[in-house]
Amino acid sequence: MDKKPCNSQDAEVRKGPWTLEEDLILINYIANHGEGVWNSLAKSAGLKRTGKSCRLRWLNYLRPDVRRGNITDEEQQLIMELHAKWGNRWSKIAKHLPGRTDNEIKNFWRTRIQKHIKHAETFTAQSSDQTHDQATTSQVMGAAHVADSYSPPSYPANLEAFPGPSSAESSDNFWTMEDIWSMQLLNGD
DNA sequence: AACTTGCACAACCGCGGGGTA
DNA sequence: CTACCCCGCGGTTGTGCAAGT
Repeated sequence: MDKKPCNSQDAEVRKGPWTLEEDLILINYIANHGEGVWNSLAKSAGLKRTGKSCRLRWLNYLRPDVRRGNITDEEQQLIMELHAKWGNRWSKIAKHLPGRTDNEIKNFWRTRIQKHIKHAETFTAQSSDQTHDQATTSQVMGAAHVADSYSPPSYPANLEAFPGPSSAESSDNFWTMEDIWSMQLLNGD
């Protein structure tokens, strides 16, 4: 396992948010050379990032086929069904949602679905009196790590009504992926 | 108008598995 | 057979933005 970074140039490694320039370098490099060994790719491209970081950036954000924002109702349903089946196997779930990344699905689940499940569970617990004190606790706990302990159709009905992706992806503050790709086309080749 | 709180997303970290020398 | 390296996964944290008070 890679407990020890075999690289002695740790001081050189950049962390934190990616800059437009770094994105362009990575896109450009992959466009010309394709994906390869990430560590050497990072070095060859002249990026002061770990291969790991490059891979993550590429897979979750820069890949041309990645779809961002606006998770549809169908996708929500699918995510819920697959999660019921497999638990937190995000990458496995992501494979069934073309263009979606495991990270995005994971975030979506944590920030929205899980929250609604918890709320629903709490509401149910409250309305059903305190007769099942222990039971309610375990239910909530079950919702927390739904891994393999709950049954598929057990999602609260009011989940359907939850406010979908209301933010119509207004996150393009600076530049969109289209911009980047057109830039790299101008830049590269 | 300023401050506080909550939400959503991007990125990092640690761990485990598989492949190769 | 063992050790090392790289990849991929899942969990967690940090940051920016928006809404509410």
